[in-house]
Amino acid sequence: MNIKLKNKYDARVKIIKAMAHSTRLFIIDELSKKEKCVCELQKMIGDDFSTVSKHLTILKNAGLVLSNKRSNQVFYKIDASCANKIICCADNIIKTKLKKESKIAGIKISN
Amino acid sequence: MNIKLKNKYDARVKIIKAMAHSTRLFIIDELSKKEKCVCELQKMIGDDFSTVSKHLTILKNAGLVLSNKRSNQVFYKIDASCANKIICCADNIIKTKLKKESKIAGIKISN
DNA sequence: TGACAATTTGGTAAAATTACCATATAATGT
DNA sequence: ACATTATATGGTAATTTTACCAAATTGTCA
Repeated sequence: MNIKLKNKYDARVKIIKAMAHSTRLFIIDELSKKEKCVCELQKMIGDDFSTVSKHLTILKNAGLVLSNKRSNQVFYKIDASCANKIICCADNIIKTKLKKESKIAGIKISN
Repeated sequence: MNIKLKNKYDARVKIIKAMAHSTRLFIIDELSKKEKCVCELQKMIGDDFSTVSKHLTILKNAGLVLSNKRSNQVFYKIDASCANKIICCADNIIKTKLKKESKIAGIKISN
């Protein structure tokens, strides 16, 4: 693979890797609804503050969220609405796979 | 986070993680064009046969590709056209980020 | 049947990711 | 200035991922 092509894939990987964690997918879902401070997210997630902060940094570096400091709190919000599309695509793949598997097992699944 | 919600995110993570590798993104691109055997992909990628085979297994388990054995070769093809949409979304995010960064630097970028 | 080609699987060392703790930084209120 | 609150950063052990080699499996062909 040539360098240019490799770089293209690496850039894509960075975005996709940023989403490849259940906590970060949760954060994306929550921030899609409404901007939130680290504090609020930490309460919902239950992990250590530093862990949540690091997840947010990863999302920010990937260009998926934006941060905004107000007083002594940092508020995060979704930057790329496209993130939701990616999740939606993943859900479609999951549904398709499930349907196929249930077809094999002879079970019907509701939409 | 409750169990049910955690499971939902884990299912999504499985799909997204399957795509979170430059070699696997390359494979998705190639298989989107045309079905190919492991042999052909291995030649293009240059990694060990076993490495390529393992990447294909990951994609298959995630429901992104299908395999079909003919004679002593295994042909793989894209199962979820949605995978391309995910890549497209990633590209949009990359482009947006690049535009924003060049705006800051005062450089114009063509579409 | 035996040799060969294509692919997968098992084992393993190296690299990357993750989560916690401790510490640092920044803003606010006393 | 000092204590407090909110967040980020550095260090590190545990876990996961990756890539290679060797060996097993499957199908073809002589």
